[in-house]
Amino acid sequence: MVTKKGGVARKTGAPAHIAATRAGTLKDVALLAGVSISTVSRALTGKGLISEQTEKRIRQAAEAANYRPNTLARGLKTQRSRLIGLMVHNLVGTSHRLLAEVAQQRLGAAGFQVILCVTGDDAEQEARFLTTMENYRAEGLIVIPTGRNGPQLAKFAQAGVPVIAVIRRQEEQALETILHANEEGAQAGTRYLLDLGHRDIGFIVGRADTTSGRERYVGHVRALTEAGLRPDPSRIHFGAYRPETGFRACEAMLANGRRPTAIFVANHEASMGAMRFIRERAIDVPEDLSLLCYEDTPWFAWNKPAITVVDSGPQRIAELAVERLLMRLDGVPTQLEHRVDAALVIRESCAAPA
Amino acid sequence: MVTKKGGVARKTGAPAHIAATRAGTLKDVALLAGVSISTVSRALTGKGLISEQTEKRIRQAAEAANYRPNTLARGLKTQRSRLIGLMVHNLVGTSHRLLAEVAQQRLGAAGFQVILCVTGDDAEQEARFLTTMENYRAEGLIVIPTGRNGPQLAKFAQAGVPVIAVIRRQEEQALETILHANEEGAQAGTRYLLDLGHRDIGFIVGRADTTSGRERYVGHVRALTEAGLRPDPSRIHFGAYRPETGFRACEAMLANGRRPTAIFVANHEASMGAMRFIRERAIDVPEDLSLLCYEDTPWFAWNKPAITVVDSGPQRIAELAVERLLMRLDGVPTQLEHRVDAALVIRESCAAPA
DNA sequence: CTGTTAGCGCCTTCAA
DNA sequence: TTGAAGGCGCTAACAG
Repeated sequence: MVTKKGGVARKTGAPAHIAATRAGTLKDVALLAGVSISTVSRALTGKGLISEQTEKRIRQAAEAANYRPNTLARGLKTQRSRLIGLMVHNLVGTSHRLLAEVAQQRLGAAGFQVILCVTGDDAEQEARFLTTMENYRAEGLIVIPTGRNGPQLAKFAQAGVPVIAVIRRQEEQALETILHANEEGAQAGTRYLLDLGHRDIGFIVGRADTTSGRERYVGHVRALTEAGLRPDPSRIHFGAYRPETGFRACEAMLANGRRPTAIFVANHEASMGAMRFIRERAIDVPEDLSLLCYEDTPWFAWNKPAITVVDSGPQRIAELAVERLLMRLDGVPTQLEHRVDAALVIRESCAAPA
Repeated sequence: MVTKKGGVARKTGAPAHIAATRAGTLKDVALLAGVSISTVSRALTGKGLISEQTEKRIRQAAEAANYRPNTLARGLKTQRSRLIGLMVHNLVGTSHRLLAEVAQQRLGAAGFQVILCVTGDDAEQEARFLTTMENYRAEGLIVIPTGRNGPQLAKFAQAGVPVIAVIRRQEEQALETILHANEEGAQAGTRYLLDLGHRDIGFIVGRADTTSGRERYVGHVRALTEAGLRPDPSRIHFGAYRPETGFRACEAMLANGRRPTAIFVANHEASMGAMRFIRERAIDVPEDLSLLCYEDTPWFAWNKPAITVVDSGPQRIAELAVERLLMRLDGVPTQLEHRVDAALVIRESCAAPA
């Protein structure tokens, strides 16, 4: 599987005659420039109050000494780590991925560094990471919580460290939270299918112990009820955020017996599994079955047929999360909850039932 | 777009009567336990040499004082930041994404934290981040280089900080590098199309100033030459790693005039643009045109037709990168270059020409 | 087994 | 405008 070029491993430790160029310290620079450490500090941090010539001399000395300000030391002194913890479940989901991209870019531009954690929605990993962030004295946190470490998250807030929860609410804790408009989105999607004439709709949704799972379920049921329909438990499938969930649910609903005329996969990760099943059985979409998904992904538009979706606005979510964190870091007080609207994007995968 | 629940922003700064629970220090614990600071340090870092009772007393005191070891202070003292810089161009590409996921998980388990940077393949952002990593005294680096900051990267190596370059080689610098077997992959892909009977193949590939772009081009040309064909410049399109590249190249080759019977998109990001164009013109794949892509993505398998690809082994690349970094951190000497084999994954998008 | 001492590199009064 | 001094929180000799 893995081959080393030339077949033989070439060892090349740094040649001994090259002095490992250690980064210089203020002290080194001070010695070189013939001034005191504090003068160097002032000159280099641009606090003014320095004569032009000494400043120039110090700059040269800094260059010569290969000076690099030690952020750890500075952080220790100033009690500001300039570190932000970012915790997501994975980097595949568009919301999670965009959150990471946007957060890093924007926070980086604001002078913060992002420490990343990919939890895999695992509570223990989350707990460990949160502890680590306490130890690094992170100045802020953006998290997609697993929901099972509320008290630990609350501790940050109590210590004055802003925490922004995204996509999922952390129950029992008054964290600033940015959420999808899940109820509205699921309701709009369901209503769209109803308006097309569907009366038997399969609904695949996330775990009932998550914010989005619960809320989308509520929205779906509300749309049905409004249309005078009674929700049929055999048509509603809760499940983990994984392709298998979609596959199994489709199997249960489509393999035999009376089939629904439409499937609404409101659990993004499950979409792929649902599509696999549908393809394996060669079910024509939208002729024999309408398919509606939740959360847009670039390839949905290129699929044949292009997938109609409820778009949850992940870019806006990410931007808002960073925006709010930056504001909180600036002393702006907490706002409890934000909702980002969903939008129906009609493409080709839904049609009136046969 | 954004609504606040209840319409009115609720302000909830932490109630003033809750003392901000500051993290305690060794000193606090020492005072509480009635021992010296160093005793506390030893007890809490598990260096042994502590009587059981004092240890227990210290643990209780630590609890009471809400003690959290300050990683910054520890790092300053021990000259070990336990920080690793991770630099990728984006998080969409499977290789980049997996690198980030795998690196965080594995390095996290090994007691390191990952500082993330998404450069967008921009040299200035890369330079800024590298400087930041110097300042944070990062202990290691995993980077997908832009290729335009070689000297700065080399400085780390000189200072004894292991750097693992991934996917792209950093010219002129002897960095440990993990690469796709690009030539072999492109050659195998091209040969596959040739074996199907294609004699006019369009080739879309990455920028010529990148490792993968150049190498895949070489592999493609070699396969053609071996088959006794002469490369036709109008059939070869270099371009940035973006969907537009694929769209434009297809436009140039498929819009009018004599069409190639197959397209090999060896620039992953361009695949989507190519597919869009093909769909817009309603060209049937593989009946009217064979389509071969490079780098697998989950949705390729679910597309209709499922896309045949040259899989570049991104998971293995990521694992190897982390593995090697960890070894280097452990003092194992540099190996210059590693190659991870490519594999042809045959699905439905290629067929013999009409 | 425990305490004392001496910094790691930096910032920040306070004097000069 | 500059320097001296103290300390952020922690670890690691070195004594006792």
